[in-house]
Parts: sequence; C-alpha cells; structure tokens
Amino acid sequence: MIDYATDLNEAQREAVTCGDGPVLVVAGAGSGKTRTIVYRLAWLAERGIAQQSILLLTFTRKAAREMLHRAAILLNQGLSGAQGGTFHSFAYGALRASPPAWLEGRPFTLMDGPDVNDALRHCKDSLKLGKGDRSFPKTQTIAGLLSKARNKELPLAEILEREAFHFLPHLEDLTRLEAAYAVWRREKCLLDYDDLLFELEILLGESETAAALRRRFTHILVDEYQDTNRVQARIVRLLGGAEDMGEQTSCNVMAVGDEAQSIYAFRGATVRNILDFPKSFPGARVIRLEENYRSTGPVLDVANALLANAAESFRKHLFTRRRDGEPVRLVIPQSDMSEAGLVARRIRELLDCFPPHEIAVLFRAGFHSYHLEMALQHAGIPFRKYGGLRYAEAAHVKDVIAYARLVINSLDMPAFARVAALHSGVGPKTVQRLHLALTLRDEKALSSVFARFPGLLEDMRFVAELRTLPQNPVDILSAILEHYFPKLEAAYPDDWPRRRQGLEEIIQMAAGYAALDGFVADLALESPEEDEEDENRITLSTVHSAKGLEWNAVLVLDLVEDRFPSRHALARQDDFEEERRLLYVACTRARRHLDLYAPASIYSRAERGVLYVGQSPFLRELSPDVVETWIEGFGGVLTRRASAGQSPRSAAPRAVTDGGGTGTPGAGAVGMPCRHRIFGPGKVIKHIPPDRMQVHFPGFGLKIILSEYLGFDE
DNA sequence: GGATAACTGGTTTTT
DNA sequence: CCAGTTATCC
Repeated sequence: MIDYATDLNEAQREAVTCGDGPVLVVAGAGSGKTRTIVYRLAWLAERGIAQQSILLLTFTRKAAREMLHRAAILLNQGLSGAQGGTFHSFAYGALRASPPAWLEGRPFTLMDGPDVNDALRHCKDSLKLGKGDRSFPKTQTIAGLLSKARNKELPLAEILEREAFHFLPHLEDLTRLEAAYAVWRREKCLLDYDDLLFELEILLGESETAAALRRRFTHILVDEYQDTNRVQARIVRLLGGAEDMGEQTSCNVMAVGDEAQSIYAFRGATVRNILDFPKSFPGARVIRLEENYRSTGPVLDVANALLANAAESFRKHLFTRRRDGEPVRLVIPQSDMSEAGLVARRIRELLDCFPPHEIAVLFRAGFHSYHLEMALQHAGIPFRKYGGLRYAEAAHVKDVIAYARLVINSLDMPAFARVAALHSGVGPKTVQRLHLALTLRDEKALSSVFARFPGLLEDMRFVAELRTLPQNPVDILSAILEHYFPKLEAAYPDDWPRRRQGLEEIIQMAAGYAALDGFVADLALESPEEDEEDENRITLSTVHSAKGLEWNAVLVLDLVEDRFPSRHALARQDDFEEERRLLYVACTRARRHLDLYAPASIYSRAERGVLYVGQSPFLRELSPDVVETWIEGFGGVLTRRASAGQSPRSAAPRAVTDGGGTGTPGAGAVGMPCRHRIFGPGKVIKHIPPDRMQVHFPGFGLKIILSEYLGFDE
C-alpha cells in the first residue's frame, strides 16, 4: 500500500487524490511536480482505472517513460498499458492508425528539420525566388518564420510585422513559398512537425475517431502545460471532452505547469493556456505547489532575485526550509577560452564530491560549448551533450534512414535525393529529373539517366528488393547497413570508423520496435535513449534541453551580452523576458552547487581577435550579496572579490585604457560594466532598441555594445 | 550546363 | 561548424 499521507505534502496530496473533473496544478520549480504526477498515476491505477485509459502527455518521451516507470515501482506492478509521450509522438501514433483522407491510402513519412530546409530550398529555387538577393531571408530563417506563423496561428504578414519587419518587402514572395511548400508536402506524402498537430486536430474533429479516442482515454495528464501552443490546448480540450460534442464525457484532465518556466514562446507556446485553464475547463480546481524541495537557500535566493525583476504576471517567490548551503559563485574568467579551462578544472573538483551524472554544464546555444568540449576532451572528462546536432541528424545516419524511408514511402523526395546524391556525379539537377521521371513513369528519361549512373539503378533495385522482405526493422536496417558501408568508407575517408561504430547502434535501437515506420518516426521525433544508462559522463546541455531535469551541481556558461540573453532577444520586451525565465530555469536545475560564468572577453573569428563583452543584464541587476564573485587573474588564479562591494548599477563606471584588444583588462574592471576610453572613430553597426547600440572600432579590433550604463556622447 | 571545390561570413532555442 | 556563394573543372 502506498502511504500518500507521509510521502506527500498537503497540496501534493490534494492534487494526487482529487476525484474526477478538470484540475490545474501550478507547480513551482522543484516543488515536487514529477512526484505529484507519479503518485497521481499510481493513485489512478489503485483506484481501478484501466491502464489503457490513461494518457500522459509530456515534453519528452523520456520524461513520460520515467514517470510511468516510477509509478510502476510504487505500485509494484507494470504500467505499460498507459500511453505516454509527447504531443507529436502521440499525434503520429493516432495518425498512423487513422491517416488523413488526402493521403488516399498512401503511406506517409515524417520530415525533420533539415528535410524542411531542403524542401524549402527546392521550392524557392523552382519559384526562382530571392536569387542573388542578399536581402532575401535564408532558407533556415524562412523555415523558422513559416513554422512560427503556423504555431502562433497568425498570418505570415503579422509575424513579419512583429518580429522581422525588414523582410516585409518580401512578404508576397514568402507567401507564395509558403503555399508551394504546402503543396509539395501533399504531393510527396510528407508531414512536418506542425502538420502532426494540425492533422491530429482535424482527426479529433471527425466524430467517429474522435469519439473512440475520447472513450478510450478517460484520464489525461498534461505536463509542462505552460509551454503548449494553441493547437495543443485545443487537442487537450477535444480529447478531454471539454468541447460540447453532444456526448457524456467526464473530462478528467489534469494539467501541470508553471508560467515562470515558460520558455517556448518562440515556437508558439502561450501562457494563456495555463492562465485560461479554469475558463476552458469550467469547474476546474486549481492547486498550487510552492514549497521548493530541490535547492539550497543560496540557489533559491538567486532564482528568486531573477524573477523579482520579471514582468508582473511571471513573478513568483519560492521558499525552502533548507536555508543552509554553499554560496552561489559568480566566476569571471578572462576570456571564453580560459572559461573552458576553469570549468574543466572545477568539474574535476566537483567529481570528488559527486558522481558524473550529478554534474551539468548549461548554456544558451549549442555552439557556446565548443571550447569546453575541447577542454573536456583534453582533460579526459567524458561528457554527453544534449541540444545542438542530434544523432539522427548526423549525415551518415540520415543516409541510412533515407534508404529506410524510401522503403516505406517511395515518394519521399528528401530521402530519394539523399540516396541519389551518394553517387558521385549526381547533384540536385539530376535528382530532380530522376524524381520527375519516376513519378511520371517516363521510361525514356529514366533509362537515359540510369545509363549515365548505373550505380543508381542498382540502388533503386536494392530498395525495391527490400520492400519485398518482411518489414522487420532489424533485418531491413542490417541489409541497408551492409549495402551502405562501402559507400560510407568512400564518402568519409578520414573518419568512417567512428561513423560506422555509430551506425552499429541503430540495430540496437531498432531492436525494440515491431515496425520499421514506427522506428523511423521515433528517430525523427526524439533522439534515442542512450543504449547503456551511462553514469560515467557529465552532462552538457542547452538550457532548453535541460528542462524538467535536475543535478547536484550546475554550471552556467557565457552569461554575457549577446549570448545570454541571446542577441536576437534584445529588440522585443517579451523575448527579453523569456530569456530571463530561461536563466531562471537554468538556475533552478541546481540542487546544491551553482556556478555562473561571465567571461570578460569572447574570441571572435570574424573580428580576428578578442572582443570585450559586458556582463549579462541579468547578472548586473543581481544584488552582489546573493553571489560570491571570483575573478581570474594571470595564470588562471581565481581571486575572491571583497563582498562589501557596492552594487554594479550604482558603481561609478571606471575608465579603462587598454592596448586595443590585445591587453588584459585590469581585474578591478572585469565583470563590471566596462568603460573603454577609445581615441579613434567608431562606427555604429546596429541600434538595439531601446537604448543600446553596437559599435565597431576598426583601429582597435574592438566591437562593443554601448548600453544604458554609458553615455552615447562619448 | 551541371557538379564540385574553395571560400566566406555568421552561428538561438525544439518537436 | 555549416550554409550559401563564387570559381573552377568536366
């Protein structure tokens, strides 16, 4: 028997044991949110709710798996009947069972990020848009804008007006491109990530399937509700039966979230979903979890201080009974290079107290960890990186998967292009001709191409042959690997052994799957779980990918202007505030140790030199007594700065003369908003509203941001 | 004409 | 490190 009374606090218990009807659990960081969901699952099962009636929607499949696993342990029985996963993976499953009508019975495959780029490039070329025009947005930028428009459900014009007005002259072209891309997907039987959600919504609007799904899932739990977008909220309403469908449904939806941790507005997430939950689900109970069990007092002080300056509706104050704990350290390395060394050294120290899997380094963007990755490699500290390039996006993995996708969906153009391009002499033009000839069954055109590239014909035969085999993932993939290995060695003469080893893992991963298409879809939907639960590596992760996780020791890199907050987030207040919450999420991942790093300079290849950078505004506004400041001097020596120092904001700016980017700024000025006195003309590169500008001083190799701390007239 | 090598400039965040 | 562009080669 589970002892709900002693295992849970009062609010948690209320959430876990509440009866039928909609519930919103507003759970602050570290307040036992996961525990609450796990116990809720167990409680439902104990109350005799059929496992297959439970649907758990989470932000990652891993999170769902872990929660179901923990609930199973609690119950002392399996819980494999319950469904768990992301909205996207759930949508894929439902659509596979009931495919959209427009497919007319043809199989479909999923596109990942790079596929979308390829497709857009193709559409752009065939419409002859933006050729040679420097002001035309790049393919990846277009992909982002189109997806944002769909996720926010706003016309492209509005997205451009609000966040990319400089592309407005291209609005008409971009709108044509958007339409062409939609047609293209339908022709090729392809769904992108956004399609999954909108097609699921359509499916749920069809009474038969919708009714069946609603009947099946009588109990729905949604985690991280603050980061759902509009269509996801409608899906929850449709599934939960909140909409009046003329049927008797119980509407047992439990949504769990924390608006202070909403960090996905860039992809259309809206906190309105969580704020309006009581309106969308009349009669909803609202339960708040506010006591933090995760972090020490000092860590929580920093987190609370960050949020104290947030926009009003996001403010929040967490409390803990663990007032003890080590101070949060603010470390000022001389440069991002030496930062890597200091962090590696610090990790060594931490490894004396904690196992590797209890240590994480977090950063704003994937490339921020490059220096550190090299330093760790050099120091012999094994790590695993989340965010950035994924396993399934590595070129050789995409090659192999392309064969599998062709087996499933012979119209899959991106996959076809990949396979064809493996043959030397075949480029985009040949691919296009070939694909056209194949769809039109133009024998003459086909044979002329095959005459020039006999290897291609062999490849097509190979794929056709695979189609006749039983569709067992392991067998098909083994055959593909055998076929692919010679090509691998030819394509990657310098590092094919490493890549080959990576590919062998595919077989292991596929072993758990009954169907090939399910495996291929999962690969696109989420990077696979590491094969062995690797406890010997520390974690490197983007803050976004660290969501929902926690470690004993957390180190945050590059808390400087332009990096954290991202330079893209400076123009609009909402974006800036999201960066603040992002840092809040980063800090609240830490249980006992939190180190914040703010290098005084960043090496820039473009500028061929070192750029002195200001500290992140989030650090500058932090009261100096919530952190302990350490400054790197010569030879990597860290010196503690006297804590009696005044607040950076009120400190008079100090004049620093330096040798123009080559010298080392005096330690006293490092970490403060720096004032450079420069004798020479500067050029304003960019105005960053409201009150900053980026200025380049060519003669000095300096590029700096003038902020509100400096007078513009100087 | 089309493929590929060499170069350049700029790097968000994710399903 | 990667995508887009230009220069070169077949």
